[in-house]
Amino acid sequence: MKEGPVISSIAALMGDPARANMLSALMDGRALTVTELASAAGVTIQTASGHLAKLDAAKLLKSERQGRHRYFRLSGDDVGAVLEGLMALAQRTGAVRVRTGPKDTALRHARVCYDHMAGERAVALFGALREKDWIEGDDDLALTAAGRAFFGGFGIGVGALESGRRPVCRSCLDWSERRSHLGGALGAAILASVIERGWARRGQGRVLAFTPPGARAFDATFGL
Amino acid sequence: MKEGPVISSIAALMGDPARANMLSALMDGRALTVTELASAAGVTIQTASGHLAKLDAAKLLKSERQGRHRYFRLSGDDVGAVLEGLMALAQRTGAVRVRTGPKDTALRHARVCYDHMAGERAVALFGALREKDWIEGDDDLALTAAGRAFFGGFGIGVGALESGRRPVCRSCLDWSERRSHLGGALGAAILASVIERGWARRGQGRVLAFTPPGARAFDATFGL
DNA sequence: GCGATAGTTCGGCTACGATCGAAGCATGAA
DNA sequence: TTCATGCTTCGATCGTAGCCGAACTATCGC
Repeated sequence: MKEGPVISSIAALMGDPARANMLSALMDGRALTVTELASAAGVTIQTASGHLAKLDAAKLLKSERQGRHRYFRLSGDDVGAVLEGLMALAQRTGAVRVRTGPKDTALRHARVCYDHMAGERAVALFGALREKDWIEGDDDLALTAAGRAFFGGFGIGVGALESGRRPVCRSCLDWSERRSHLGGALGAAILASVIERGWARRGQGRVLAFTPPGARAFDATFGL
Repeated sequence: MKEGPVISSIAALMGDPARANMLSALMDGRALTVTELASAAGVTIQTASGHLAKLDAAKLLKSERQGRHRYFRLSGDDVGAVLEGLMALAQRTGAVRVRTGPKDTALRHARVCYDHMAGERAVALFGALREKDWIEGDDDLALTAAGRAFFGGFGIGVGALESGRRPVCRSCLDWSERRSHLGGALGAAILASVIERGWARRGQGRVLAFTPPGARAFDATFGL
């Protein structure tokens, strides 16, 4: 077998506290600058620059320059998925202190996972979409004709999503709920729409804060 | 956020080549001794013993003594899931050499994932079980009445499985197929039955070698 | 041109951890 | 008991990798 070195090189990159902090700071899907990531990791900018160069070389991150800034983001949702898996492991093995503060409650209720919704509300949404037969399939999910029509009425053009290379529907394991929620291009479009409509706004970190009327509108729209 | 240290401590454990080799050697679900794991990792026994003590303390492994042997196995399928996720990442980022030898083909066709089946055949089985409405649900899978009857006739008592603490059905992402297959207590029972009936036997490493009549019987039984 | 800000590269320090030899404990066999 | 096997602990060595200060490059605004 000896496939150890292959996975260890990647695990080792995640195994440094500074890099792990950077990666989890990027888990909300936003792109951050070197300076911001250095602050998140608690190291100087030079150190952060070195770490980021390694993560970039290993293709765990992708970067783009804008003027004198350089923005980093996760290279894909599979990176986020592994990070969530590690968090789940940390929870089960008791390596994590269960701080159940108000921020934690907010996080469990609704948060951003890479570029789509996660948490109780996202899991409920996923269940409702299946319930109404708007999506189908076990693992490679697909929109039904009814679902296509519904999202068209909601203002999301499915055709445009399908022209991209990214899968439209993708199930993503939810760290806190231990059930799936919707990722993929459609998941991203839903989150974008929710924010654009003012139903929710991004709070600190990964928290997604729904307004009371926004929450009602969300539930009514998707029949929760 | 600063949840970095939590995940980094676990990732760091997987980030050492020797430990990663041991973990991937354990991915077939078998329990191995210190000596066997030392040989798999290519280190001396003392070194291996130290590594195993760490993995055990972090609850990634569990151990049991039998006479003067000490057997280690993965502490749960969630550990295997993270390892599979890392392999998938390694594949996408190109950190892995794609050796497509005969052994690799066999591995893709059918292999053991912790204690249940994986590979093409397992993914096909999972699809068939859904197709026939023997299992249902999106993420927290459940057996239907028909499925319960079928497995009873097959010789697997579902009632006994349900009395355990382990979930009966659990979907597990397949590393090579990028789709789900069936894990959980039922998945384990199916693999055990397949081996007991002589339909397949465990080859080198994780390979699961079906005999020609065994493959036909398997397909006929599950309607593939 | 100048200064200011953002990021990279270099060099040296430091510390942690992987490794193995050797000795120490258990368990099982004779 | 005595010996052999399987594993653990101790101690010392050695590399590697993280870290920061300092110098360097690039972009922006003036």
